[in-house]
Amino acid sequence: MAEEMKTPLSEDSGKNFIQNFIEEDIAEGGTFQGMTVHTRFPPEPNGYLHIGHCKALSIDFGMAEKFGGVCNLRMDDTNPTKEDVEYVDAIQEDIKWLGFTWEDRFYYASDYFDKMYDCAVELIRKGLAYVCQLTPDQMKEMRGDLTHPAVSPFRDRPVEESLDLFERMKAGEFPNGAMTLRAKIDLASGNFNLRDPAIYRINHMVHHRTGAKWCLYPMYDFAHPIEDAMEGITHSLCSLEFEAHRPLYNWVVDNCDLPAKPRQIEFARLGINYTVMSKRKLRQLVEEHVVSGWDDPRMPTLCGLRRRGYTPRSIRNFCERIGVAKASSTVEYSFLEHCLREDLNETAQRTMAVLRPIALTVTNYPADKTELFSVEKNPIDPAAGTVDISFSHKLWIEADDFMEEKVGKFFRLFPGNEVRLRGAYVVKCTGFTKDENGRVTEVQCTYDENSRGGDPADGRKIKSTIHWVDQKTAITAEARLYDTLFTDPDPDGADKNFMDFVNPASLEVLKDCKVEAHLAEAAVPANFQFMRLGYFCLDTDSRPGQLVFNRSVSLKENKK
RNA sequence: UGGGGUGUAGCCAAGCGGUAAGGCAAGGGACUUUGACUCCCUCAUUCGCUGGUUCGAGUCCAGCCAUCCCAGCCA
Repeated sequence: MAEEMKTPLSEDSGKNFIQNFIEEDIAEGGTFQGMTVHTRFPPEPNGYLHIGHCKALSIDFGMAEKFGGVCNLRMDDTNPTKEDVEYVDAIQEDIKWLGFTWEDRFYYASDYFDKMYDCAVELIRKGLAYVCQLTPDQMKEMRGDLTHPAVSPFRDRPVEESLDLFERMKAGEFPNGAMTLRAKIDLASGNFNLRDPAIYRINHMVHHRTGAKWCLYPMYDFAHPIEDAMEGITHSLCSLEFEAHRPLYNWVVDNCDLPAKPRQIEFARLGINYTVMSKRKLRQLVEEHVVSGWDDPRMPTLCGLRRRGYTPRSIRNFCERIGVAKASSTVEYSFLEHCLREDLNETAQRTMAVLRPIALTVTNYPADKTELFSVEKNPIDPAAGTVDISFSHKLWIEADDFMEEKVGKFFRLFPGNEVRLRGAYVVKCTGFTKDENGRVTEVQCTYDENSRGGDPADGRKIKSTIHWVDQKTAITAEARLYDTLFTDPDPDGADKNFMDFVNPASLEVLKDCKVEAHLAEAAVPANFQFMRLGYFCLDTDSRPGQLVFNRSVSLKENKK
């Protein structure tokens, strides 16, 4: 089960338009049609949940909570050709990880197949539905266009005939595509969804839950309002593309004998720049091995974000802070990163490591001596405790922390400059050696023995602090540095293949990283920050002897 | 060309007839044993455009423009 959510990272934002609608709905009496607010999150079990689903989750569960109501989890499994139990389990795992709880309110659309069938029969009896024998192609041809109405030669089929055919459809007498059950609404409607939409189609397919019981399945537009009503949902929150379906939703609610009259409210779905949010495209990335799987840390799936180091709290906070509105929007990726950094800054253990090592030799430190320094794990949270780090005359430091000559506002190590080795001593660069290729292989320095712990005895200011690792105790590890995939840079370029924009530098593997010994020990935290190198997440692939890290978010670099 | 939506800063987003919240990004400064974090400061004379109503309009009305969704037996 998900860990208890900590206190919110930011204040509750103002009311959104959905809240206002619900408040209006319950203005009199404090309830909606005598019921407390009840929502649902209804994923189709045909894929993995991604960050876009988190927004919906946040709204569905969040709205119910704000009004003292509850939210159901429902698998919308009305199309067996696309669905699989594998996803049913994965979806529940991901939602639990995020920290939303549905308690015992877990349902399937397929729970209501009998009720839906009864509703359909009732509609036929009322003259509001009929069996249509147009083929899919014919139906498409006869749908009309923007200014011409649709045509349906079977519209006036007698009720008894439709009843008979519908029953035989259910009995399996006809092949897929032979006929549909259509709602008799308005063939001339400007809203195509009302031009006698199909509400049942034949599909001889074994369903992951109902098996071979059914060979005809209800369409979304017919099934969804019934599912909602059966569960006593008061507010059915969905994304904008269903706006034009609302009249049909209401038609079903009004014309079927249902225990409740839920209300559908639509909101804009989440878009994040540079981020692929289409299930089809995500599948393509997996199938063409651009990424290692649905849980590749570069994927915007929940399982991918988890491996990337995103915390449940940061994702939930992000979803709350982006707001809810009807204007389609594209949130900047930097905002998601900000939310993660905000959380990690409070919780991530600090540690030292060197990704691109060069040797640092402290020439005036005894070669056979080793000292232990105690360093805080988290400077803003003393309760996190300390860790002992060994120090000796040969160390590893980050290649970027040394320059042969000072350039611009560089104030770390260069000949003649003093710098603090975090938690240990102040050192002064005295020289460096290069190999035959002109590459710096070692930097020499002397330490100030009166600066134990990093504070010079004479109180002089040290401009910069760098991180280091003791060569005697360092563990060599492999690090994977993931960056964004940078796909979909141009949403308007509909003709362009988004694969052309995959960032080839989105994964960098560094094999010779040097990390502190204690990192190889048992109790390594899931998230931690290497000093000045960014926040990392210990990959679930990691195993003893071979540490593997994912960089989740870079620290902000000063551009001066 | 029919129907349904949406236009407030680079990106989200409040605002509900009384004189444009907040966050992200960006820029400047202070602080700092992470060039991080934290803390200050700056960042819309104007709300897609044009008219109208009003003492007063981002909010109401009209017209226009832009943009998104809908013609699956997908959800």
